[in-house]
Amino acid sequence: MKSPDELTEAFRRQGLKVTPQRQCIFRALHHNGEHPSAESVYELVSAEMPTISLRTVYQTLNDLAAMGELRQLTLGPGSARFDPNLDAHHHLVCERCGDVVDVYADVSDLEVAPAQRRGFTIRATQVVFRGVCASCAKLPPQPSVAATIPTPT
Amino acid sequence: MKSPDELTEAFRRQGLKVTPQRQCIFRALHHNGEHPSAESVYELVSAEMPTISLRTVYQTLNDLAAMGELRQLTLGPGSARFDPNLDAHHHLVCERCGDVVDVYADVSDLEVAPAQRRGFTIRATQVVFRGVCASCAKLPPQPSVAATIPTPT
DNA sequence: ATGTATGCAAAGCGTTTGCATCATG
DNA sequence: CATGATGCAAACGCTTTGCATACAT
Repeated sequence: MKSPDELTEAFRRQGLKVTPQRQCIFRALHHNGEHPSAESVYELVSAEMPTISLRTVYQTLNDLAAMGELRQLTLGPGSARFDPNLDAHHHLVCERCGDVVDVYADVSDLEVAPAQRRGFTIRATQVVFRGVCASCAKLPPQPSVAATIPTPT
Repeated sequence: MKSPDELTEAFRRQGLKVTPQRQCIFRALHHNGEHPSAESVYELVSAEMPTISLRTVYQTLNDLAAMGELRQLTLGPGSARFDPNLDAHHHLVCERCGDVVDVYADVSDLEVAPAQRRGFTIRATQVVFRGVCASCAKLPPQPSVAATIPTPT
């Protein structure tokens, strides 16, 4: 995603105002590879600005997403995750702890046969690899975050 | 998914009881290609059993999902969708109306390079094709169901 | 008969919104 | 100084849960 300064510019260009709260959120997202939820972003910025409200976080995240400067991911039940990485990429999700990491896989030859297309115009192909991360694999068998999702593919 | 009769068997085997409500839900799901939400299932069975409660629907859907007889899909914000189709397949989702159709695409050569795997053990690969369905394409430009999701891939 | 399922209502989680005040452009 | 942002709290949509009763086994 763009740098905090570039985002400041972009917000002003859209007629949006730039407040210390928003700049703090910009900074929290910049180079953040954690795929944070709104709540996580709230916690991050709360450290610096204890009076900030969750409303401000949601509003700013939604503004960024609407401007295409941030992606909103819905990788399963629970809270949405936000991804500042705008490169074409996919995700690897741990079914136990919910951890998400970026993955660059070549998807160019994933095509839907016209006969199956049912008249759809395909705009994007999203791939989610689901599995168990290294740390969770070391632990004894535990209930999964997604226990209700039996065999995704 | 299994037939209503087979599901009845399976439920009894698990020590679960089989009520008229549950059988009605089994029937509503059998050969249902609509990827219904819990609410849709509720409406379907309400036609036949007007006193059924949403609680019963959720409970039965969750039981089925836990038994692996039904898949729960989280394809975006909003309510979860349930899919009785247990074959290996993927989904094509309309970004305007939320319509979901099954797609059989070969995903066998979608691999994550070991260097990118970060120690994950990959269990499943899920592909979501996003686009616009034929009916929505005919309509004039309209706000999308997923307006906040700029460019998924 | 025993124990699970049901229906109702209330609580829960994540997200959005109304409103009065505050601060940016 | 006008418009949009903030913080608070209440409302919202979807899902889960506590409880007393009813029913399947």
